[in-house]
Amino acid sequence: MFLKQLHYLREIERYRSFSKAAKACNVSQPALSRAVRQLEEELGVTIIDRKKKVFGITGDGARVLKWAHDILRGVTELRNEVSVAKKESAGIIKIGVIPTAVHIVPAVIEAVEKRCGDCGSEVFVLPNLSIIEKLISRELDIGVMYYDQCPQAKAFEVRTLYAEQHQLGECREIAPRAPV
Amino acid sequence: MFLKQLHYLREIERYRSFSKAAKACNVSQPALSRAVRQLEEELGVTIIDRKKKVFGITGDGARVLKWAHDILRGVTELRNEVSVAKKESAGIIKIGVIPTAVHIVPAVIEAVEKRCGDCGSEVFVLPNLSIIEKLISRELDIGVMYYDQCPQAKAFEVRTLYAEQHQLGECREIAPRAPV
DNA sequence: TAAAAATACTCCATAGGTATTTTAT
DNA sequence: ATAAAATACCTATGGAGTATTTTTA
Repeated sequence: MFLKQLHYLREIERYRSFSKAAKACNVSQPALSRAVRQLEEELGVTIIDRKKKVFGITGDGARVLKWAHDILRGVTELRNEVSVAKKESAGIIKIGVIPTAVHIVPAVIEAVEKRCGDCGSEVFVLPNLSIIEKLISRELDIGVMYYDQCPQAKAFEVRTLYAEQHQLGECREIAPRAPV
Repeated sequence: MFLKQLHYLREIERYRSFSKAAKACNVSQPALSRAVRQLEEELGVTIIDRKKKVFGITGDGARVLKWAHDILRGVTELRNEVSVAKKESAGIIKIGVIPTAVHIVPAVIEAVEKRCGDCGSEVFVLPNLSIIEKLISRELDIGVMYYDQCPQAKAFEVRTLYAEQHQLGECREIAPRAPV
């Protein structure tokens, strides 16, 4: 059993049509048809009565649909909850920067906002080692420093700025928390 | 997101180990490792803290697990409910037979039991048309009649018995309800 | 006859396995 | 040093698409 199959079923129930549901799911009609058939075979029951004049859902189908809604609601809740929790910690982007590079912070923030949309930011002026430490411990999301002074930052995404003068070290483990 | 991933996660939580969970799921350890990683990437959160000395589930992980249990319980309930419903209607095989063919009923029952295992049976002696009607309306699972008298039974599996004397018409839509 | 669903086929993405490396205790 | 997880690589299954046929309204 696949979540996809339950999702397809739900759309079929909504639209009372395979082709309409297929469009709604952004898949081809045969793909949807097969998915339903596979679920029917796995469960050993007929879910949709294809013979009837009026598009019909069998008794077994109704049972399946009832739980499909419950399961899919759970999936949505899971996604929502995780998403909300993410935003809490990603809502404010924390940037650590060495004293000599403070002038590029606005450019960094602009770049972040282009990728992640609007979000608050906090800037900390710190020495290299502190920045690296705090990147690792996740107290910082982004660090700006000299390239040769961040050797142990293999886990981070490193971008070269301004003809090798400065480095943007963006923690890969944090960045995905606020995607696009 | 796949149900498989949630299932794997649940086993990982139970065994506090990727390898143990992999055995429990009958898959290789790398397969399990990748499945978890994919879910983490899709949700954009870390579910399992692999760095810690003690095997750890992150805060995000706990949220995911909470819903995973809920969702998987739903899947189990769906399966159970459908399974129970199947047995109710398939537990007793209903056979309709014309008066002149009652003598072959034991052979039919034997054949059914060979395919479906032990199950009760009810036999109804009826005229041809009634048998066909009741096969279509699912009041009967199997009908025995003369071949030339069941022309409209295209939806059924038809088997010739005893040198064309009688016909076993087994409804295809019903038979799968009691597989093997 | 026109629509909607089923079937046939082809292709490719990816899940899974084995072998190996890396990490952590 | 050892056990556990991650990584690399390969293969094969099956999921999805297009084209076509079949069905029913």
